[in-house]
Amino acid sequence: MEELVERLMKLGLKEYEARAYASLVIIGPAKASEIARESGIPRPRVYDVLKKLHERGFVDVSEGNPTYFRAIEPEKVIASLRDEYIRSAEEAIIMLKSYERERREDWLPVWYLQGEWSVVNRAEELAEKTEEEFVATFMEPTLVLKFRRVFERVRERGINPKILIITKKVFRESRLENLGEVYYLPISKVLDGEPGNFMETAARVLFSTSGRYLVRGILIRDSRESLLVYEEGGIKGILVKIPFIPVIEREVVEYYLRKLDDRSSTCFSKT
Amino acid sequence: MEELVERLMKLGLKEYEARAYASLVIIGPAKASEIARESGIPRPRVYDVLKKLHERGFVDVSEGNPTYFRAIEPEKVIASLRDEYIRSAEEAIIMLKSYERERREDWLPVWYLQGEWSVVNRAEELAEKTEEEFVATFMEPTLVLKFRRVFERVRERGINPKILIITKKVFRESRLENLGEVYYLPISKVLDGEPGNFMETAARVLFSTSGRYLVRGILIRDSRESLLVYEEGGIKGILVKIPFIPVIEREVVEYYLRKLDDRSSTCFSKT
DNA sequence: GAATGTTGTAACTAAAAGAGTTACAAGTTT
DNA sequence: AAACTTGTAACTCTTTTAGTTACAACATTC
Repeated sequence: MEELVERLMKLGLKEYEARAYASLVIIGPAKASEIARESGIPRPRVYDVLKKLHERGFVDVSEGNPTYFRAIEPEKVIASLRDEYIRSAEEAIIMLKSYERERREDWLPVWYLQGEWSVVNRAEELAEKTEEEFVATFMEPTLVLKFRRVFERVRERGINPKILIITKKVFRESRLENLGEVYYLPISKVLDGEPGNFMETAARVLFSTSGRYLVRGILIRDSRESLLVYEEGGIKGILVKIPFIPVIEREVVEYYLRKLDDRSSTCFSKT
Repeated sequence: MEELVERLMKLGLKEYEARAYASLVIIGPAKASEIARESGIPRPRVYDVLKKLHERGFVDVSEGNPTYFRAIEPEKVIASLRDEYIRSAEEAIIMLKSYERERREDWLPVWYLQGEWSVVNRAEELAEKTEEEFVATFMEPTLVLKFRRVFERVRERGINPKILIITKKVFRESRLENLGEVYYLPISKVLDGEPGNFMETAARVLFSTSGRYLVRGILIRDSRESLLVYEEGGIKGILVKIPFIPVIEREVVEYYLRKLDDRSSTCFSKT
């Protein structure tokens, strides 16, 4: 029941409204005192709550002494709520789009992104601005799939993305074969260099599988902009345009791509 | 702007959240003070509001002094809100349906219905219970169309609904020809009898076009249950199962149907 | 028909959420 | 150094929603 009430509240009902409606659906036509018992709403409040539900067309009323109430079929009620929400959503989009001013190019060097579509969305923007080179690396399987369109965009611009994948699972499940040069380097080989080396240190930071921030992937365009995708609670991202960091990030990835060539490591596909 | 804020609030945003997001969409990437100016939110509050919007993935943040903010594209944000709402709605329906107990047959003699689908819905239930006869009359054009399915249901049961229509406009626009015996009697002829007659008095009440309650139609099944559809603010209805009122209501309608036959009044279609 | 319980209503209080304010330290610009 | 801007914390005021109390009208029981 609690869970049901929560769901209904997500749809915009107040707690008492949700309880009363849910109870009525469950027990069928009933009088106020029965609803109060079933729902836990204080009996005197049942009346005004049901009045409101009646006004909104969620329940029918049979006046008398006692007065009885009856829930309208859930499909109908919820469907109408949903339809109205969808309509409002469409209107909101149209209005926002129409008010939107010419976007001044954003010149800020670091952006914190939050939420999966925010990150994927920015990655696509990155792809669309690519002029010469697009390098990426991924450490997590499910996430890679969400970035398919990013690589498609890069290809549309006539550029072949280079994608380094760190775990076998990611590689197998990514299905990116025809989207660019896709390489697979096992995590063990990534971490087998002498610890003093800068690149090795960087790798240990980037590819570590524990700690508060878990790096899930990096995308770099033209050594000028990079998007670091990490997880902390949800998916987050840091977009960096400082003309230095992306160069280093690219070099780290390239270092491992070379490592892979040198040792003629597993290279599953190459377009 | 106010209207835009309202729309966003309907989607579940708080006022400040709506203002801040709308402003950001309108003016593009901006710092807190600019957002405060555009939105009317007190500047100190802009920070915590935007923090929340960032957490929900509605804006990106570029930390610094000053910190800048940027709205995620409205299509993406709103679409994701909408999708989540739809998901919740579906879950709610499923849960409600699964908890729903066996409906004890409702034995109550009078029900007050509110809202169009509540009324139409009950009318359909009425149709499904019809055993011998279904009589209806309508005084309003737009509404009739909403009851099409009701008459279809009656026909599915092998019964021909009799439908009396009072205004020419209703008749022309109703497109019910093949759904039953549809008759047209102009309002002038309805009201031309001697005022003393009971039926004439009844008609004056039912078919009056002014006053607080406007009767829009009546549906009667088997002279045992009737649904009076009227307007007062929105569409409302009274379902009556008292084994007397429906008989009278039916007689009133039949009286006019006979009147129509006697005077060989306009009878557009008859199946 | 007195006693007991139920129903409908009004008017309350308490708690929570949200809007709007004040004060201030730290940083930035002139 | 003075004047302004920025970020933060802790407020108050208002509205909304949850939960309480009191009671008259009605109905039921014995």
